[in-house]
Amino acid sequence: MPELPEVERIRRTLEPALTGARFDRVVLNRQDLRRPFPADFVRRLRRHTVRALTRRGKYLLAELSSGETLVMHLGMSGWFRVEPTRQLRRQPRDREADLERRHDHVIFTMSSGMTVTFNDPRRFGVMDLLPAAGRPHPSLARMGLEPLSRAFDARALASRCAGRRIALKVALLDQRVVAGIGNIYASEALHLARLSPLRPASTIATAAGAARPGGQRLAAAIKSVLRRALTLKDSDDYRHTRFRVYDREGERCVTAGCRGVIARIEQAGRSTFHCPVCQL
DNA sequence: ACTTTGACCTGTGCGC
DNA sequence: TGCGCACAGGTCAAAG
Repeated sequence: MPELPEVERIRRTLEPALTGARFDRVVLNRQDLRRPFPADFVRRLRRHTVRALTRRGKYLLAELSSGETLVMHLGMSGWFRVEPTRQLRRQPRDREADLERRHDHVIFTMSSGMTVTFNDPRRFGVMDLLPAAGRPHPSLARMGLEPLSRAFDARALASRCAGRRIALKVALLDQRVVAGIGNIYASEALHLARLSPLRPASTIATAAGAARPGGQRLAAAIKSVLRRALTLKDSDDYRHTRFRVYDREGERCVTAGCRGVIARIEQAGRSTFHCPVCQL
């Protein structure tokens, strides 16, 4: 699920269960995800309280009463189940539920009465604990601006793209350029901005690092597609109302007056969807 | 320093 | 129905 809008929605779902609540019980069903869990993971969480649950890019950050920060990343397939602890105990389990629970890797039983379970079939997720006084998490420290913040604008985007020869789409996937964009919203934003995913990233900036017109459109498009994804309801048809180009190979381009057909290409080993006619 | 490639995992859907 | 393959919303290390 997880690009910025999805992670933010998950944060909002978890907030009532976690914020202000204490970890009564922490269960690890394995020793690692993409990386090993940090030393003494269970002991460093148990009996501590979540002061706040925030998000940075695609990372969820739980600030603890101990001063440490629980860092969580969902990878490709990670998600959280939130359910009342009581119901959980007497729930009958069918075969399908058992299959799903095979990938329950971390179980937080909270004093809020809710149990929060991290499930991740592919195990590309990460959980880490940052000591109170330690260095910030390396990938967090180098991360670009939050795209929905005031600080993120055409100028900021252009300066991070200036001089870079990589394709613009590939630049958008680089979390140091801008935080939280993934494969879907990279394609979506480029289409809305009518910019080719193939053009060098440097072409949205002047030599001095200022934004050219394409850079202006792209910064606005990034905000627009992310904000829109964030405000959609769960009940809204995912693909239909949500995507302009993603997973729409062979379909007609939705740009007004454009007769193009959406194409799928591969960049950096990942699919890119774009309209070869109106995205220049 | 930059850029590219492949590795890390399991599940699903498709064509034969 | 089963099998093999391509593909999946993300990083990260290693090599050029």
